[in-house]
Amino acid sequence: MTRRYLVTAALPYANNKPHLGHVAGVYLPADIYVRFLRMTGNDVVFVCGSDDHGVPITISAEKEGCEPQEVVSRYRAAQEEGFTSLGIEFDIYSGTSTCPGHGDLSSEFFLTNLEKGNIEARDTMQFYCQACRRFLPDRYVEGICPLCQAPDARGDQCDSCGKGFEQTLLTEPRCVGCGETPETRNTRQWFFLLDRFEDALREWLESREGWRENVKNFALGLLREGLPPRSITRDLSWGVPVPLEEADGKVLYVWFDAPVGYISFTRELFEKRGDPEGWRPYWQDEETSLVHFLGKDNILFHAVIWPAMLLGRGDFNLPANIPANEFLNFKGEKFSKSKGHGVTAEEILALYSPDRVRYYLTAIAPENRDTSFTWEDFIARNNDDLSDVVGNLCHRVFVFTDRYFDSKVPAGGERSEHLARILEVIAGARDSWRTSLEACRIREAVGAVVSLAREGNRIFDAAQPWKSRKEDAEGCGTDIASLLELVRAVALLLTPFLPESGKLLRGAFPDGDGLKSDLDALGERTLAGGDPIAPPGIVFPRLELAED
RNA sequence: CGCGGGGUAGAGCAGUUGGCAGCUCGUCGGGCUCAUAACCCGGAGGUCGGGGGUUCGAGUCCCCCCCCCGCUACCA
Repeated sequence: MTRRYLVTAALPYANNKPHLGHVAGVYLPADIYVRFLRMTGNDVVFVCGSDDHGVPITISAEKEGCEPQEVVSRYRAAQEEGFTSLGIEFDIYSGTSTCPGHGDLSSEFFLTNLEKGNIEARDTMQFYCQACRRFLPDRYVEGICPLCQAPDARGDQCDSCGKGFEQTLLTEPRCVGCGETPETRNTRQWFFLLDRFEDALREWLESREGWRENVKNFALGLLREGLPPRSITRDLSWGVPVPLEEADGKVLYVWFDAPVGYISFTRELFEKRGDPEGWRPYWQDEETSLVHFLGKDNILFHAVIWPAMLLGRGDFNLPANIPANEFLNFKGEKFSKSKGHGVTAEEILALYSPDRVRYYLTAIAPENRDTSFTWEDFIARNNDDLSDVVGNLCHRVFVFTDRYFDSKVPAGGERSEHLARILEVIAGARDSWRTSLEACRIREAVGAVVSLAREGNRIFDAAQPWKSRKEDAEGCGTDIASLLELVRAVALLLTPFLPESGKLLRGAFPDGDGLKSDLDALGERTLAGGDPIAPPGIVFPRLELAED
């Protein structure tokens, strides 16, 4: 059964380049999932782009003496380049500051909710730095914790005692940017009254099935505690202006406009395709599944606030699934740009091919817990799994076919005692591969493919074709023909994870009927005696650890 | 402090509704010769973070504690 899907990957903030942690947790799983959906005949649109607004970008721009738009376009290009180089292919990679209609749609979200009474204005006291001439978001104010006197409290919370407090209670506040003492100013902001959606959100969340525990429990936990009103405007010039006369000089909080980008980018995509109304089914047809990939730090926004915004609108689908991943660390510590700790796509691709990177990041995907990237393990997993198990199986079968069967699928008998077993194993692998991918468990899914290859090696050894070719040439031929089926299955099932290698391996076989029907046919004999086999050579040579 | 996730052989991980603790790597021993120093078979190696409890039976359910990660108004 085929469906329509709208798949998103979290919008990267346009102030940094994605590192492998981002890739492993969000963009690669999303890309693999999309490739899987397409292989199995579904209609998918895959949307991403940069989150361009907010204070950090204005500060970067000031430091560099340029406009925010310049910072954004530079980072966005780097992001897109990084994703593309790893074979992560979005249908559109846009950005919230350049997408036509994004501001209008974000404003509509604001106004609709305002009209419905879901948003109200309140006066607040906030720090304002006269030297920097701007209001200071929490992370740009430091001072002494009013509760435990620790000297490094930030904004409205203290890392030492872990407690939160009213921002204006901070003792001896200073601006992180210039060190001056900020003043407190009264300013009006608009608040999203999330508590009005508590019942609807709870009902929706509880009815979701197949979600990850961390996402569902986290969101339900927040609902149990009650949702406080959330400020959704800021005193800032860089962003989507609040669409009210009395809100001059204020913009929507980035987290209010960013998720709207998922919709506005989809509209932009169809606009470009010359089908301006084509986006609607992807967002408004209830038969469409909306799937958001993101990291665990983002669950609050995607599982609670964004759905509340959508409920407030009432004319868009709610997410069908939110596969949130944990984090990938580098050698046990967080990836950190400022500390120079970690690896970028560019760095690793200078040494190894995209599929090797994709394989390792899939094999250690942080789906259930944080995992760790190390170079030694990168080499080990690639060699142990791809070279020794998958690559060697393919190669030994191809070489045997080439040498003793003239590179043709052996014709003849069906009396191999291994044939039935092989077909059964193939179908089983395909089924668990499908089940895992449907549940967005990519690590388990790729494991099923490697296991299939492992089983292929076992059967090869058990069949001993190097012996049987002398004693029972026909039986030997059937065994090899069956093993070729298995190799072909491995090639197909590997494709969403390793698009290039999958294609290379599939190229050894006569053209199939297309990925979907080829997949459906797995478990039956699909190769005919005499079909030519064109071995691709060694697809996964063993890797060596590059000098650091 | 609160909420969510995690803690299982040397390493990395599985363990569905409670029913003999599994897989991969590493290690030790054996086999094979089609193959990428590969492949296959077997052995050794676990007080399942700690402590209580429920049960005929707990990695699994309940309570308490310890450690790691995230959220708590701008890092996936």
